Amino acid sequence: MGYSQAQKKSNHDSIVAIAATRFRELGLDGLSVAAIMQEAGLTHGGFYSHFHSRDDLVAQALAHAFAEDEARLLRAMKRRGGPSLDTFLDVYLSPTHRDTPGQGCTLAAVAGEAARKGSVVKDLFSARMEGYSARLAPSLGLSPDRMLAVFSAAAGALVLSRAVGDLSLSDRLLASARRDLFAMARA
Amino acid sequence: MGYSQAQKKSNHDSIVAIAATRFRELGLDGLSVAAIMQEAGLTHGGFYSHFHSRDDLVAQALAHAFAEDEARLLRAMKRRGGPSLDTFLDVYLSPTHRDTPGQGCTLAAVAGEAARKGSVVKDLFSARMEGYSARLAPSLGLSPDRMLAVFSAAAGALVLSRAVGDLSLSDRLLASARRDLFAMARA
DNA sequence: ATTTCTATATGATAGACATCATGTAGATGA
DNA sequence: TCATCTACATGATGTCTATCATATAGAAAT
Repeated sequence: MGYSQAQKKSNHDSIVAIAATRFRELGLDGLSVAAIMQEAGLTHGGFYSHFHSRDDLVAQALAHAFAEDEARLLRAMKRRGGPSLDTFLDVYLSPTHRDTPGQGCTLAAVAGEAARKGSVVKDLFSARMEGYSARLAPSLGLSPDRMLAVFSAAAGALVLSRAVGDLSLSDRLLASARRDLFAMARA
Repeated sequence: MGYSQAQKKSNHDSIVAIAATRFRELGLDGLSVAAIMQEAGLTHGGFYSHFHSRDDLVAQALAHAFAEDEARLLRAMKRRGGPSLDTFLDVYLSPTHRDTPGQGCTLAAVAGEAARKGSVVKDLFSARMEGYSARLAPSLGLSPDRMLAVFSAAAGALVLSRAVGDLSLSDRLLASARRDLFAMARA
């Protein structure tokens, strides 16, 4: 086939991984098929032997990104002494997280656009939120519903901290969320 | 001039008002210059006698939308008995707000995209957040920093409630934020 | 009334985009 | 070894986009 099956899988995975990062940085509509393929070292024409359409890539990249997020979050919390409300908030509301969206939470990065996408994307979002609520809540010592409240609050602070131009205001947004969400979850 | 100055101003205002609504619904990149002008009953060519560029319209429409938001929020709280933390959360985290983004909070609607825009947009966001923190906090009985935390938390819950496909999960997101944010702000 | 001026309409223009058609190298299976 | 098959490259295609050029109706100024 001119290219081995192993090569094909490797190219496919590379395209999905690149898309996952770039979609978080630039949004789901933020870069073209040609740009993604170029970054993978390929040309645009071959795209459709991997994906039925651009939307198909969006779905696969989101699924990949969500899995990556969960693994990264667990690793980061482990590095700081294990999963807890404290380490979660430290990691999630850090300036580093704000400043590196490509390696950060996909929910926060693309939620605004997802609201305007079709059911495939929105169902992935549902599953992701349910997953947080079910799998993360116990290790943070929270009820599922409180987990939802804490997570959405943290995501809101992160999104707004990225949207404001004033750096000190951005820092204040993260810091006040850090403080008040901890108090909230303890109440 | 073929069109009176009053007509020009009216057209200009109409374009900005339409853009403010549609940008909230469809995102800042969600509709074309031609589509906006058509909705205003005009053709695309005349656009540039009102705006230097599309970005110029984005800035004007955001400023308009922010002012509109504040007025609408105050009116809605007044209708429910006056501004307070209770009425704020009731209005902001209502299913109605979730389901009518065109009439809702601009910060929540476009924050994700704003993070990737230039300083003009991001400075408008800063000013808007500072405004909430300064003007809204006192009438809700909150400190400026706690206002930031409450607002960003509410915005996060709203954004995620719009992004998930599962309606009952969406409702849970709003309800748990409603409950826990009230407790947080009282702590 | 006459002249000037400009907010629009009409209609380019050039670039970006997703998608598809075709050709080919070379892997795969016999 | 030979035939087949396909992942990819190259290069359309048609659509959409922001922006600009030109013409004109008719308001504004005198």
